[in-house]
Amino acid sequence: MTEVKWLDPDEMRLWRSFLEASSRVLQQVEADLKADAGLTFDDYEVLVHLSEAPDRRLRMSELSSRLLHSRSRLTQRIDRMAVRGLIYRERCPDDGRGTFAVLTDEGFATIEAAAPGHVTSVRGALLDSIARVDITTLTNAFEAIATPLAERQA
Amino acid sequence: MTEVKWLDPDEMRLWRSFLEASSRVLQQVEADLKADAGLTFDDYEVLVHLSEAPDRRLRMSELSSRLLHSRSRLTQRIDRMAVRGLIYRERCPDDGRGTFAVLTDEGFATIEAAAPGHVTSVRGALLDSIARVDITTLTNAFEAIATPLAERQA
DNA sequence: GGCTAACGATTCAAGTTTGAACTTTCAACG
DNA sequence: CGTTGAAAGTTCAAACTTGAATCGTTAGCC
Repeated sequence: MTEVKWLDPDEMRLWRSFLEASSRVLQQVEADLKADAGLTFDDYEVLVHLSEAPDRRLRMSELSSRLLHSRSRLTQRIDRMAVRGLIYRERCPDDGRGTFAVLTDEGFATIEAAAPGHVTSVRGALLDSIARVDITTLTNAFEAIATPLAERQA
Repeated sequence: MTEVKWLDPDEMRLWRSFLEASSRVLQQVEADLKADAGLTFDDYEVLVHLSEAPDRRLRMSELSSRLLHSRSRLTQRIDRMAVRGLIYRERCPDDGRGTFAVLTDEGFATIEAAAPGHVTSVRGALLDSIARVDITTLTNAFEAIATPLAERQA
């Protein structure tokens, strides 16, 4: 690390605008979700993934890797959501080590109720600011950013 | 909220890739910073803003609004950084309510030592994945996203 | 001047995340 | 089969964030 290539002004501006945009978008969407549905964003994301999964259930490890959360973070979130009746756990029959997180009917009803407001919120926080023609460019960029990191972080 | 415009597949893919990219970039940069310099990303950001400010000092409220952190979150971070000798507080002479957070020499030395590794990390996590020609497009998009939210969140 | 409202910052308790340690179970290999 | 290594989940304590309440200070305003 003797030679460092410092960021030029354009690169610095990209990095800073990236930080600001991602922070603001998340804060806005979280605030809307809490106000409209009484859910945290993490709650919502758990519900999304489970509601889209076959039999509305996923292995804990699969869920934590989709959410990009640590295993212990997920354990404790599922604890709390289970207390509220949104989720329950089920032992995995094929693998004695495994556990499924399963969506309850109440959990499913909760995301159905929250989804419309959330979609509107995502539009307001992100999509409305992006020109239709730029969507593909941006998606390509995000995927190009995420993919190598996913491999490194795997 | 009777009519909801759901996300079409392109919009959904943009939203998901945005979430994944921002989460992964942050996680990578934070992990690198902790491993290389023993700092959290929040620590680093505090040091950045103070080191660039006149007299290496900023009002608490100014700093919290630049970091997009709550006032109490900043209070407690500055507490911890003060214990470590990176920062100290100074009463604001003009306004009896105000407090400056001031960088110590040790704080300045800390960011000087951490910066090269951090810049390399930011390149690896974000900039290297972005074509030179796309930098302007992306910056414009991020700023277009952040600006209206900044006004709403102000 | 005195009253009120707003501002800047901190405090406190409750809730959340982190990371390491631990338990149980499976897989491979001799 | 029996051991050894890795995987899946959970637990625990410490660190951290949140949000509401609080305290002192300033700014208007009549």
